[in-house]
Amino acid sequence: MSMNISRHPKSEQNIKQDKHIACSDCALDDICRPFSIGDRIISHVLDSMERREPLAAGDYLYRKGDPLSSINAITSGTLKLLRISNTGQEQVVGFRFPGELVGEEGISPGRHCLSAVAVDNASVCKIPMDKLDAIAEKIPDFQKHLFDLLSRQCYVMHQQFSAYAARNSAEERLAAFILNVAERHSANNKTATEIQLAMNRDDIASFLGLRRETLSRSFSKLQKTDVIWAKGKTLKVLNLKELRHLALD
Amino acid sequence: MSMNISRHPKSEQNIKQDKHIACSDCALDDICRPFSIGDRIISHVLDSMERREPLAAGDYLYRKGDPLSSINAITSGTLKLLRISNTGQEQVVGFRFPGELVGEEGISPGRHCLSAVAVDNASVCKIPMDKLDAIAEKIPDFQKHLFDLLSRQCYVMHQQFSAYAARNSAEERLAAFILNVAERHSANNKTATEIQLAMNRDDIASFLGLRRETLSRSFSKLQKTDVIWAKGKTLKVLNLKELRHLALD
DNA sequence: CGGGGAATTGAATACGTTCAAAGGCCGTGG
DNA sequence: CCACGGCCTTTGAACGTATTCAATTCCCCG
Repeated sequence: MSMNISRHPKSEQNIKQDKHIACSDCALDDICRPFSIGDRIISHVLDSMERREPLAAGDYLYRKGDPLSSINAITSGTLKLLRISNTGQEQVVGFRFPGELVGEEGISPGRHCLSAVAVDNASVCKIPMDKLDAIAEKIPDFQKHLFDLLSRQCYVMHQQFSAYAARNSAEERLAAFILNVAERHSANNKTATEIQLAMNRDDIASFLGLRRETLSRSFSKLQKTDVIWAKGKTLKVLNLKELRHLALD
Repeated sequence: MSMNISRHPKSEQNIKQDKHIACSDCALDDICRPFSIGDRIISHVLDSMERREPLAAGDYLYRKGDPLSSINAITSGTLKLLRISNTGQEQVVGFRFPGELVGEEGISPGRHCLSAVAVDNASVCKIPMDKLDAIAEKIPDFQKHLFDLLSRQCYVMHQQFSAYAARNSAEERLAAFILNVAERHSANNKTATEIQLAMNRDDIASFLGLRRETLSRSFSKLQKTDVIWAKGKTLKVLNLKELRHLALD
């Protein structure tokens, strides 16, 4: 389903244009699931929200150490989460797609423990932390909704961990990754079969804990066996069943 | 996979005894951090809580698929979280120690996606989901507190992921694990140097995505270099600095 | 059309796995 | 109290897979 969400044909102008569009006018509103609590009350929330903030590829949404000023929901594009080790090494610890939260890992410490970088052109909605209470007052379900989102994020992390931390083979890891991305790109419960990746191979390799060469070989293998078709950043799932099987799901 | 699920050390009596002790009488109250919001209001919370539920080693707190009826905080003992793959394979995806939450990953789906098993004799406090609102009304900070806990859990998961998913060497993984456990066993911000592990090597190996033999070799290496001292389930950190260095923290 | 980064492919190496066996710990029973 | 047995843990050697370093191809952008 790929939706044209993550495709950004040279649209710098567009990005500038929609800087302060109301979400109700936004074509992407329906995928801004996290805060789509109900048609009526959305606007209340939105009044308190900072409208969609555009990010160019490579822009930081926040950096490790920044005070956490808002919770963010992605409305378009892809972000990667980076962990910076003491030695200064960067490691990709996650990707975030439209409709998902970003920055929730810093709520408790009140300070971001990771950095978030736009992989391609992207935009996010920000809910300022200091307005959370006000919003919650207006919308009783809001807090519960956020709560659910956080919980879901916990589950996603568990899944991530079990899928990649287990010392599976490189091929299995890649299969799990593709499956995961496909599911997160799914529309109305149908796993996406054609995906436009925003990140490059190095990002994926870092995320999966593999060398770029190993990742590349794994891509080749999955192609030779007709499980996927991949060319650059375009990806098609040819054999979902086999993909699931490989991913040990 | 071994799992001593079916072993039930002769402590049924002990377990029965403390079944309904008030938390204020509980020696472990001070480590029940998650819900120790303040001396005054704890009791209000506790009135709505199911008191400490005892678990013998091998007992399930919940199983994958169970409806989520409560959020749990560990007051003593160690639990392991198991992921059950479609093929029936069990994989340890986490350990939980006193003062930590268990079961939060199921809040959003409303159903447990993992299984939780006591590794040794343990006890947990349960907060019934259907009483969450009532508690939150009495204690304004409560919801925020839970929120923080969830957020922290997210961060912990990110850490876990980056520490273990990155294809570090087995030795580095083990170092990261020991460091993590030591920090979670820390009292007033001092990393613990002597730890009594509850889980066996197989559990750790499963968690780290290593074979038991590889894990054993890594333990041996860390001992030969005087980074740790380990005998059975007793563990001492001899060189914290070097441990951190190995863990790439 | 050409330059340069990204991605892929190819061989030698290193590390974790596998299969096998031995050692150590602890509870049970004599 | 000691001996036995079972299970957990450790060690050893051959193997397989990911890594490393190097070279080539592909593709985007000027």
